[in-house]
Amino acid sequence: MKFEAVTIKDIAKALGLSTSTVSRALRDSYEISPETKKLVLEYAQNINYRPNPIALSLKEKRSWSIGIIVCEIANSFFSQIINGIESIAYNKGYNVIIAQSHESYDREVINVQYLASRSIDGLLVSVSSETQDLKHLQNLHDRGFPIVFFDRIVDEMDTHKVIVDNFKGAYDATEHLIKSGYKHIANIAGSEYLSITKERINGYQKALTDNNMPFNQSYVQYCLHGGMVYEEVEKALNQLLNLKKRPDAILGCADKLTTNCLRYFKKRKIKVPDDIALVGFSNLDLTDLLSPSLTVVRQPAFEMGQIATDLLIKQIESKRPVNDFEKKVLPPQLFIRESSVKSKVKS
Amino acid sequence: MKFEAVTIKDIAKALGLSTSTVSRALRDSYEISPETKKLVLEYAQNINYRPNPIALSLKEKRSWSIGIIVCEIANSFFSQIINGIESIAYNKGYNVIIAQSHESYDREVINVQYLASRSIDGLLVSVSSETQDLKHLQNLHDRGFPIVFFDRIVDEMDTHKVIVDNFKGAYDATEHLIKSGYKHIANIAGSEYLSITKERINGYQKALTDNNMPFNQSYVQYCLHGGMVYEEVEKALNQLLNLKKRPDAILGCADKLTTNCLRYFKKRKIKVPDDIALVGFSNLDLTDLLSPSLTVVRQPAFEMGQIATDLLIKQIESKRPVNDFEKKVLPPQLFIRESSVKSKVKS
DNA sequence: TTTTTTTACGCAATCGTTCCCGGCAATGAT
DNA sequence: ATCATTGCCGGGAACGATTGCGTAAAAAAA
Repeated sequence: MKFEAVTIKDIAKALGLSTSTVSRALRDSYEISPETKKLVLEYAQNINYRPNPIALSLKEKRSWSIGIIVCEIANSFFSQIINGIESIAYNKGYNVIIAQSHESYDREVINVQYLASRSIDGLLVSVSSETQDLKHLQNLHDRGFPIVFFDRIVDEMDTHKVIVDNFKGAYDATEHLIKSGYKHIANIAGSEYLSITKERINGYQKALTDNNMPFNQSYVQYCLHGGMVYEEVEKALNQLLNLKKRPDAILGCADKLTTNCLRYFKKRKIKVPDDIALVGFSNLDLTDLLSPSLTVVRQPAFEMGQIATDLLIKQIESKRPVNDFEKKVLPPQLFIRESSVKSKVKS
Repeated sequence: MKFEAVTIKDIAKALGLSTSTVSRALRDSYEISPETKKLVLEYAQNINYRPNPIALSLKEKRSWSIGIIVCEIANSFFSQIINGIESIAYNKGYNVIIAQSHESYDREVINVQYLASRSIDGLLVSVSSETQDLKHLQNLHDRGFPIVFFDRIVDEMDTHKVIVDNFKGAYDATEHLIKSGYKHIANIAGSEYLSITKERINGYQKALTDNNMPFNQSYVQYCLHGGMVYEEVEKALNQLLNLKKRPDAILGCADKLTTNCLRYFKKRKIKVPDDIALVGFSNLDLTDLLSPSLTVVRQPAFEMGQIATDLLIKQIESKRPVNDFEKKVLPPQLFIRESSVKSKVKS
């Protein structure tokens, strides 16, 4: 069942004009007389003519659409980012095509190739937690294809990048725990391949050493899928809680890691923060409504999306190849709530 | 900065063949000799040739992409639906283009027209809470353009539709409240223009009358933006709590309505369920972690997305115009948790 | 050897739009 | 009256790929 749209040719035929004249009339060219313009414009209006963007794309060699690759859109952080992306893109006349990697390297590669072949004008990427090999992106980038990384960036490629200060986020959160009197702070981290994981662990470590506390490698547990599967968080927490010196606080380094920690504690009736404190990175809108309300490091996701899109579109529309790339670092924000504050009864 | 891709013409020139021969060789036509095929295929592989889908779309008059219109992707229900949509679409070789109405009728119209002009092959729509006039969709539908509605459907148009049994969802939730001993059950509903709102109110009302309880119109408060703005929920709850006979239970008829109720109660230190019970429609993954854990009606969002996409693609790929349309109704599920169960201490 | 068939490829139209050229008619300048 | 200018419009190529048709050469049949 095909859907036939009105073309410029239909207008030309109906009005006894040539397609060139109609085209020019529609684009308000000075070469067309006011009467003809009026005629064409009114007729086009009547039959609800819309230029065919596919034909335009073919001619202009650009599709006015940009691709987004994220691990999962059903994740507040990423859906907020996409909101930010969309807000800029639509204003500048671009539409967005979203693809999900579901944290799988293979799906990421397929999506990149698919989007690239779809003649998108640029790509916004946050790599999957499995991604190590960057050939699929490097290849495009080498050929001058505009790519901007956000959140999960890669050092090996020279492109625009937008991130939050993950070091500071983790540092502040850890320091807050220390100041609140916690002595044994463990870290549930995401995939060790990811830039954000490394940065957050570094911030965590620095906060410890700055406060004369030991950094213990066994206090750091990695979750390859960033908490997407509950079981990996469960396993990590089991490990931590079975240590000889059981931690009294946990720093969750990603949205799902944090909430799954809470789920674990709830399941096992471990009281937060009395038995163990919990602080985590999260962009959920209702961490304040959780039980207990969560102390979180929140990232300016919407702004990240906006800035990344701005950079991308600037590169797409640049006349000359872009060679000096920017790395924008946004500040995270720490919201202190119940999950990290010792109740007065105890202590 | 344009990105020049390899074309069939480049291959033809390099190999001293015609474009037709190259095209046929790539499509493995019987008209091409094995040697030529091998030559072309290997060369194409080498220079990483990818057919230009834009050119194909122009010729085939289809883009292998489908449009999605939802109010907001940063909403678990809709992002789960989109996941379902994507899972089917990608398997069948379609990609999806997502547009958000942000509950605005004007943006919905713009998005529909934009997507339609982008030569998408079909449209999956959940209308905005403001939408009453359907010209923008009716127009497309009349011209044979495939449209499938999900969740927020419209009765006026004869198309495929996928919904959950909203009546049952509301009925079950209300009945559960009644069985739990609540006597004055109020309803925080979404926009009164929406099909789901009417169905849910009907379910709520039926459960009341079936149990010999009065239905009181002043116990129903509508929120035009479906709880997207906290203030409208605040206003609605203020109204309800100031009634002479203050309700002892609330049924929230949408995700954000429900969570914003909880936020309101928390702000005002109103205890749930002791002061007032709360049950709501929600697809959040962590309603079990809220304080108190929420009794919710959960919808099979992922499946809805899958079914809607199946129907749409079937219609797109149908040779003849489709005239008998299906309406699939999926069962909701009630999860009973703390927010609707009277604590034993009281009562 | 001649005729027919088969093999293997090229030409050109097509999709919808833009834009470079070329040209006709009316106007103005000489 | 003649020439240059301007206004207004049409023809046709181009974007990348597919495909019906035509055809030269090779192979097979006569």
